[in-house]
Amino acid sequence: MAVTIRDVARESGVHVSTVSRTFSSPHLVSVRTRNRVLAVAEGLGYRPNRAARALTTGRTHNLGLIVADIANPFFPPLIKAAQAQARERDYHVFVADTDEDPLLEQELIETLCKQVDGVLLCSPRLSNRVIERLGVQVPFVVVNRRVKGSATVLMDVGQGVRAGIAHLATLGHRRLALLPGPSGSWTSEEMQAAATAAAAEAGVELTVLRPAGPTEQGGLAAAETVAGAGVTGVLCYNDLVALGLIEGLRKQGLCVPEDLSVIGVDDSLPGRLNRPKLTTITMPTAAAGRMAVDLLLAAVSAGESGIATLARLETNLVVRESTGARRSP
Amino acid sequence: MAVTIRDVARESGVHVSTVSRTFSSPHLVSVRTRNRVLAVAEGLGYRPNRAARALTTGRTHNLGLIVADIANPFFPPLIKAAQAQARERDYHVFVADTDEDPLLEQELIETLCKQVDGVLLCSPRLSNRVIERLGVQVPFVVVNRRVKGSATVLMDVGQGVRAGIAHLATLGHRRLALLPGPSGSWTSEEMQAAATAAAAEAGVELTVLRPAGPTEQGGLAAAETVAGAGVTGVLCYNDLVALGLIEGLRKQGLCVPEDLSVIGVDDSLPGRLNRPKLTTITMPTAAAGRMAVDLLLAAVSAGESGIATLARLETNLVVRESTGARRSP
DNA sequence: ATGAAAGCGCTAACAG
DNA sequence: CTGTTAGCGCTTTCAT
Repeated sequence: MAVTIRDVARESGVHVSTVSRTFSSPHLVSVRTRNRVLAVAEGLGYRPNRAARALTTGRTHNLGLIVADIANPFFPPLIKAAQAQARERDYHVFVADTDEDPLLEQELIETLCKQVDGVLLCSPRLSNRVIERLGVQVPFVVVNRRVKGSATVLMDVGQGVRAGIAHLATLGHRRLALLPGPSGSWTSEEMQAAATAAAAEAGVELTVLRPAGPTEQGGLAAAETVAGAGVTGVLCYNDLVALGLIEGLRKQGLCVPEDLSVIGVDDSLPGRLNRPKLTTITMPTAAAGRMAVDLLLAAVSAGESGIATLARLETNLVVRESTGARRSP
Repeated sequence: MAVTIRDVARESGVHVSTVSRTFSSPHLVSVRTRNRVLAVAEGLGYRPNRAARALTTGRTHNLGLIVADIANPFFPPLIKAAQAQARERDYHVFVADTDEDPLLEQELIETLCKQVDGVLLCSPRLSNRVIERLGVQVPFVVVNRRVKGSATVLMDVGQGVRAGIAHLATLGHRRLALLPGPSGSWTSEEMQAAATAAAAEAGVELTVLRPAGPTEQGGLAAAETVAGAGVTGVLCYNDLVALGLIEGLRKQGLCVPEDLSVIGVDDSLPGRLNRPKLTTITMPTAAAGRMAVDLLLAAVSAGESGIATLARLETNLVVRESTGARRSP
């Protein structure tokens, strides 16, 4: 076993509680003793066992961060921002991937619960009912979903989507398609509502074509349907779908942006590297990660009494190369 | 506080130790009692506190996974595979991102240490010396680096690199460039050695041009130098660098693969989505993740006595669209 | 098969 | 300022 508080106590000739205090409330220990203890601890390579500490304090100083798919380029910036923010508050973040599986998501939350002080749920696939039930066990902050009783960080896709639809209309496109995301997704619902409203306002037609999945495969597979739908502008659930779609359209002999204009969502790395560079809606993922951690930490220290805050973050359209003026038909 | 073992014991009229046994060694409990306890636990929503269990057993059933940069598309598949494999062995994986910072890496390891049974170090930036010292505290498995005393999973880039150089030589390229990675990187050293040897064998010239960083920015910034070096074939440290380079070359008026052939490493999503599709060297990341977990778990149960295993995984060249026959000069 | 008791590493009153 | 004592939730002998 590793070196414990007792080893340090023996070695420095003080009681364990003094050693404990040296680390958890240094001001309660005389400078001389503190320095001696610190020196001995250093020499022995002692590091407090946070798990054991958690048993008495009830604070693990860990946060859980649950995402549907780490491989989705949407998440890494959020994760990094959350980790950095947490670190500044002397917290650690444990990331877990649910593989888009609600059951696994629930299981992960339940096991993680006891090892963390709070859980950050990003774009959950779980039903609100289940989340609310789990919420009594541990504070939650939910990103991109409204859940009763939990603090929430929302990225206002509607805003960007409206801008996107207007952009397409301005370019002369009269028949548009929307490729939405998974049915459980709040973001997808928002997109759909905003797109429908914006299309109506701009007086353009909007068809909803649900792809098989929120990935490039989904977009790729949807290309044929899109090509046959007679639309010239497409708004996709995310960059991956848009990229897959562009690839699929190319196979159909259709060029972007010459034949069709395509807009993605996320402003992800693949989208920026793509050729044509993807016109996309930026999601404030880093800001969301930081904000979520702050809200979570607030909820943790507030305990039961916390009021569920709601943060709403802006999204924006970034016009790059995958959209252009309508040429045909 | 949440429901504990004591609540279950009281409610079901047995001693806590019986409840404990029901969960940790069910065969030691009579079927009747077990069922009753299980029913009560279920009703109360009891879940054993793994952290508390760890205090007595010395096993947290957690694994730490440390990566330099989650946003690097190389890591997610490895992380996912590791998580899945660990889950099957009733282990959980906590992922942490070091932001390419050795100091942060060390700090993370030290805090993680006590909360996990083993640590998976992926492409570490820390010096071997430090890793070896830390290794006495907790079992390590290191991916893509040879460290004394720790099990190691190596991806044999050399293999793929040799194939890549041969491929370029066969296409008629006589003057090649290598854009290596960060100096601390084992993979990069291996690449360099293999590329040099393969170039010599094929009788082609090889220039080493170190980019500013292992990212698309690094590749982008290196484009000018590459364009001026008079080479027609380039092998990059990873797909990101390759993608950035292609982008930068385009700005110089140079086309890939018409003017230069470019090979990446990783077979990442952006590379597959790019146009031209990137010729690349596949890294067996998923296999490495699974293998690393298996080795780590073996090391954990073996304790001190474990012999440091070494696993070597194959890499392969995948020819796509970013390489072609030499045309000029 | 079950209960009793000790203890994992640490913190938190309570004395002194 | 420091030592004493009890206990966090759980497992693990040792009895019975």
